[in-house]
Amino acid sequence: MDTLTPAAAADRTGVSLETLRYYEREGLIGPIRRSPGGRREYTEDDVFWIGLVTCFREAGLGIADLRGFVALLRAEHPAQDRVAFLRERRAALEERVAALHRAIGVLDEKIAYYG
Amino acid sequence: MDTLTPAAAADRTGVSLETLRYYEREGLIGPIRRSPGGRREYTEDDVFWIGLVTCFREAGLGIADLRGFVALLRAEHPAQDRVAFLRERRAALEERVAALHRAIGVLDEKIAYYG
DNA sequence: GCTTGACCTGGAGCGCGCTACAGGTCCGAG
DNA sequence: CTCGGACCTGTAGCGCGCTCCAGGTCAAGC
Repeated sequence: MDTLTPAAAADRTGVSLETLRYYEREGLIGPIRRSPGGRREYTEDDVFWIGLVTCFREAGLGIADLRGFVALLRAEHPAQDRVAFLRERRAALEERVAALHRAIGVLDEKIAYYG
Repeated sequence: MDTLTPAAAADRTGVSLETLRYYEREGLIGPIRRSPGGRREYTEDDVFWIGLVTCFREAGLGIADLRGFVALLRAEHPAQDRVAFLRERRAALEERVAALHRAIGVLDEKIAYYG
């Protein structure tokens, strides 16, 4: 079979078991298919999706934002709504990049001063 | 006098009164000079410094990080230690920028797909 | 002097994003 | 068949960064 046990999925994604369950509970991933005995079986698609979620989490998006993203990709909203939402999110991320560049600028100033 | 009341300082910096007190308590700013009656009097320098703190907070640095930054700028550590610390912080911020760009890339993909 | 409102301190409370734990179930190795 | 470890659910706890509140003090306007 080409599914992964929870431990293997955690290992592959770098996300802890607890957090994987948490994400599933929060609707960010899954629901993950279960074995007859009730154990989770992660597919490669699941792993890929978890990677996306992790990517956005690392970029600083909150759980609620991610939930919105999931809802969007699964929903039956018209394409233009999706694009509007995506552009909005994109702009927010660009603003975060700008904030980081401001902070980096301050650091560079200080480094120049002490260097 | 050219000092600001707490309310004025909050207004100028965009930081709430409570948060200003919190930052002072945590050692991120001040201690702020007091009037005979015990009220805080913010100077322009204080306001400037609060701006720096806000800049770094917006960039995602934590309170502990900021405390380290404050300690550095006030401390008697050798210049090379300061520079090392600053470069380290800078690298961490660059990594955050990279994470943001990865997320933006994903959004762009989706936008292209739906657009 | 009296009122009113901005300010003070100390401490409790909150939302977020996990993280840990208790108590039970499943299942492969021996 | 038994054992042990990975897994299950549900719930409690934690650290962070504020935010709010109680109960009191200071000071400007009437």
